[in-house]
Amino acid sequence: MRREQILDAAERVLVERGLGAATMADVAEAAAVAKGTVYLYFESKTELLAGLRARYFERFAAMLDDPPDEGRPRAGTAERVERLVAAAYDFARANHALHHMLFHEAGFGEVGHADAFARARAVMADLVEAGRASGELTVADPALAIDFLLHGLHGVLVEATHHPRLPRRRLVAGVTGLICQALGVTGPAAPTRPRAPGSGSTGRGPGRERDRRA
Amino acid sequence: MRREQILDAAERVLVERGLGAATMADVAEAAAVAKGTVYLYFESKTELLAGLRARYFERFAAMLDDPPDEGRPRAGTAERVERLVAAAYDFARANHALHHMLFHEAGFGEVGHADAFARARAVMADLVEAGRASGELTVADPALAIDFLLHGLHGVLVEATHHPRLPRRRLVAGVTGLICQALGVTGPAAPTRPRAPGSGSTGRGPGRERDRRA
Amino acid sequence: MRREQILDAAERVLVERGLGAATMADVAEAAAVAKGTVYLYFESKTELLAGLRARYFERFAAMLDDPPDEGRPRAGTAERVERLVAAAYDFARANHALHHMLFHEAGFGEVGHADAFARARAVMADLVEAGRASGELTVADPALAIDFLLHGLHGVLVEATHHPRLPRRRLVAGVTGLICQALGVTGPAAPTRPRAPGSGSTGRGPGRERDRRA
Amino acid sequence: MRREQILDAAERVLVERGLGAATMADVAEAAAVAKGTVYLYFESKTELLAGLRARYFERFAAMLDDPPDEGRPRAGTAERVERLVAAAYDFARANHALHHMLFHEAGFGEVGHADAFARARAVMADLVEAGRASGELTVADPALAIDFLLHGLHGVLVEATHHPRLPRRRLVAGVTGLICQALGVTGPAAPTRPRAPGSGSTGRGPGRERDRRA
DNA sequence: AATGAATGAGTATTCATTCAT
DNA sequence: AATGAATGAATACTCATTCAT
Repeated sequence: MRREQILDAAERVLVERGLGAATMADVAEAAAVAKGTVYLYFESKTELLAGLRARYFERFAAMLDDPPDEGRPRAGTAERVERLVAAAYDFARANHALHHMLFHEAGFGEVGHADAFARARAVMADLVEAGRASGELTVADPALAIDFLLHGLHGVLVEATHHPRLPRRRLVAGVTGLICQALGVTGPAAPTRPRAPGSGSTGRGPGRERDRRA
Repeated sequence: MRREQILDAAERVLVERGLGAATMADVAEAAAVAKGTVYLYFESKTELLAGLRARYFERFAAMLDDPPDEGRPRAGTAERVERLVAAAYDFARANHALHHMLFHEAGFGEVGHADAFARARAVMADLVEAGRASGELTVADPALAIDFLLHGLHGVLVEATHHPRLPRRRLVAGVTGLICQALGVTGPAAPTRPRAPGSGSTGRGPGRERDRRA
Repeated sequence: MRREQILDAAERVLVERGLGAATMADVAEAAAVAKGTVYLYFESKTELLAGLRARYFERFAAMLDDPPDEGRPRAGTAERVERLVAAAYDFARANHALHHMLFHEAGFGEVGHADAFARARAVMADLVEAGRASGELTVADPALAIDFLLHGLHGVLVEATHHPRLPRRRLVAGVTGLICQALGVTGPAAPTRPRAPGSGSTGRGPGRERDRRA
Repeated sequence: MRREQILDAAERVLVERGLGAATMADVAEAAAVAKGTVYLYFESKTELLAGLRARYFERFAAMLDDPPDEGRPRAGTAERVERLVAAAYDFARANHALHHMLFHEAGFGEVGHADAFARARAVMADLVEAGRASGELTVADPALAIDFLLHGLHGVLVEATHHPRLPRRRLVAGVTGLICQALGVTGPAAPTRPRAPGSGSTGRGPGRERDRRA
C-alpha cells in the first residue's frame, strides 16, 4: 500500500522531471511521505528504479495473461506472436514517457533492468517453447533466438515510441512477420499445407492464418 | 592528433574506472594535457562519450570495408550476413570492456548513441539493399527490418559480451540464421542450387523450407 | 538558532577573508556545520550575503529604536537628524570591516542590498514625515529627498569608514547640516523661538540664514 | 585606435551579457581581435573595466564642458547645479545599460571605480569652489559636502535609471533644489534680495533664477 | 512506522591569463 | 603587434543517505 503509493509517486516524478533530475526528495514529496519513509521501502534510488521496472513488466505480463483466457481452444504461434507484438506496442505507447525514462534513458546495466527483462524473456520463451512443441516452428538455439527477437522487438519499440514513423498496423504486421520468419513459423497446420517459396510480402504470419481460414 | 590522444586516454580510463567513476580530470591526466584542453576538444563528458562511440563504429565500419576488396566476384547475401555477424562479434569481443562500458552501462538515450548507431544501420541497410536488388531477399519494410535486426544483433552481442554462453561458431551461425530467415534470404542462386538440409552455413531456414517444398 | 549561528560564522569569515575569497565551505567550517546545512538555511551565497545585510540593518534599526523611549517629550527634527547621523556613523564605525565588505566591496545590485536599504529608508522616511507634520521642514518630493539624503549619508559613511578623514564631531555636524539644509529644517518652534547662531545642534544653516536676514 | 576598438567591443558585450557573464573571449571576438591582443592593451579584465569606467566619466566630463562655451558671461551657481544634474540625468539615461553594469552591478571597491568617481568629484568641486568664490554659497566643509551631494546624486540616478519613477523635469528640479539648499545657494544676487524663511517649495534654485528675471 | 534535519563526498566546468610562434 | 592553443586553479551546489527522536 505504502509501497504502491511511493511507486506511483516515483512514476509521476520520473516522467515529469526525467531520470537524473528526479530526486528522492521529489518522490517523497509527491508521495506525501517523508524522505526517510521512502528508504523504509526501497533501500536506494536504484532499488526504487528497479521496483518501477519490475512493476512495469509485471503489468505488461498481466496484460498478456488476460486475453488468452478468452476461451478459444489455442491460438496458433503466428497469432500469438502477433498478439505479443501488438500488446507490446500498445503497452509501450500507453506508457510512452515512462518506458522512455525506464529503458531508453537509463543504462542497460542498471540493476533491475536485466531482471525486469527476464520477465519479458519468459513470455517469449513460453511462446517459442509452445511453438516447438506443436511443431509450428523450428529454431536451432531457442535461447539465442529469444534474446535476438526480444532485443529486436524492444529496439523497434523504443524507436517507435521515440520517433513514431509507422502506423500501428504496419509496425505490428512488420515485426510479427520478421519474428515469424526468423522462427520459421509455419502455422499450426504447416506440415499439411506447404507454402510456395517466397509467396509474397513479409509479415504475414497473421495473414497466413487468415488465408488458411479463408 | 590532440583529439585522438584524448580519445585514447578516455578509452583507457573508462575501461579502468568505469563509466561513472571516470572523471574528466582522470582523462586529462591520462592524456597528459590540462583539464581545459579536454574541454577544448569535447564540450562535455557526454560529448566525449559520444566521440568514443562514434569512433567505435567508425572503426567497426572500417573493419568491414576491408574484406570485400578481396577480389572475389561478389558474396551472396547469406555469406555477407554471416560475415557481418562474425565481424560484429569479433569486434565486440575484441573491444569487450569498451563495448560494455559504451553500450551496456550507458543509457541508450545518451547523446551520440543514436548517431553512432547510424553507422551500423548504414552497413545493414547496404546489405539489405544489395540483397533486394539481386532478388536474394524480400522484405516488406526494409527500414523496419533493419532496425529490428540491428537491435537484435546488438542485444545478442551485448549479452554475449557480458555473459559469454555460446562458442563463437554457434553464436555466429545462430544469429546469421535468424537474420537470414527474417529477411527471407534465399541465397544467390537458390533455385539453381538447392542445399542439403544442414549443409554448410546455418540460418537459411526459409530456404530450406522452400527447397523442401519445391 | 542555526541560522544565527551560520550568519555569525559568515560574518567572521567574510571579514577575515574578504567577500570573494570567502567560500561556502569556509562558512560551514566556521559555523561547525556541514556545507549542506548552510544551504538548508540559505539558498545560495548571494542569499547568505543578503541575510547578512538584512541583519545589519535590523540591528541598526534596533539601535535607533532604543533612545527615543527615553521619555523626553519629543526631539526636534534637527536633533533627530543629528541623532540619526551620529548613530549611523557610530554603527558604521563599530562594524567597520563588515560594513566595508557588505556595502563597499559588493555590487549594489546584489540581491538583498536594495531590500536591506529599505529598512534605512523607512527610518529616514519616518523622520521626514514627522518633520513635515510638525511644520519643521518642507520638501517638494519627500521620496526623492529621502533617496538623495540616504545615498548621500551612506556614501559619506562608506568613504569615512574606508578612509577616515574627519573627526566624528565634525563629520556628524557637517552631514547633519547638509541634511537639514536640504530639507529646509527650521527647528521645532523656529518662528517663535529664534536660535542664536551656532547655538546647540548643528545643521540648521538655512534656518540661520533666514533668521539672520529676518 | 585598437584600444578604442576594444573598449567599444567591451561596452557592447558588457551590456549584452552582463558584468560577470562577459568573458575576455567574448570581448576579443566582438572586437575582432585575438584574445592575446586584448591583453596587449589591458593588463586584466579589471583593468579593462576600469578603462570603461574612465571613458564613461571622460565622456561625461566632455559633455559638461561643451555647453559653458556658449558665450554667456557666467551662469549662476544654481543654474550650474541644475545643468549638472540635468546633464547627469541625461547621461545616465542615455547610457542606461552601461551605467547599470558599470556602477550598479559592480562592487564599489572595484579598481577604477573610485578613480572614475574622482572625475565627477572634480566637476562638483569646481562648482562648489566657484560658488564659494562668488559668495553664492556657504559650506562648512566643502569636501564633505561634495562627497555627500555626489553620492546623493549618484544614488538617485541609479535608482531612477533602474526604476524610473519621476519625469525628467521633476527629478532634475527636485535634486537641484536639494543640492542648492544643502549648499545654501542664494543666487548671484543673494545679498540684494533676502528671502522669507520657508518661503515655499524646495528645489527652487532654478526657480530663483526665474524670479530674478521676472 | 515515520520523520526531516543534518550530512559531506564528489566533479564538471569556466575563463582569465600566458607564451611560443 | 598579433595570435590562439593550452593551461589549471578554483568552487558553488546537489542529493542520496542516515539516524536521533
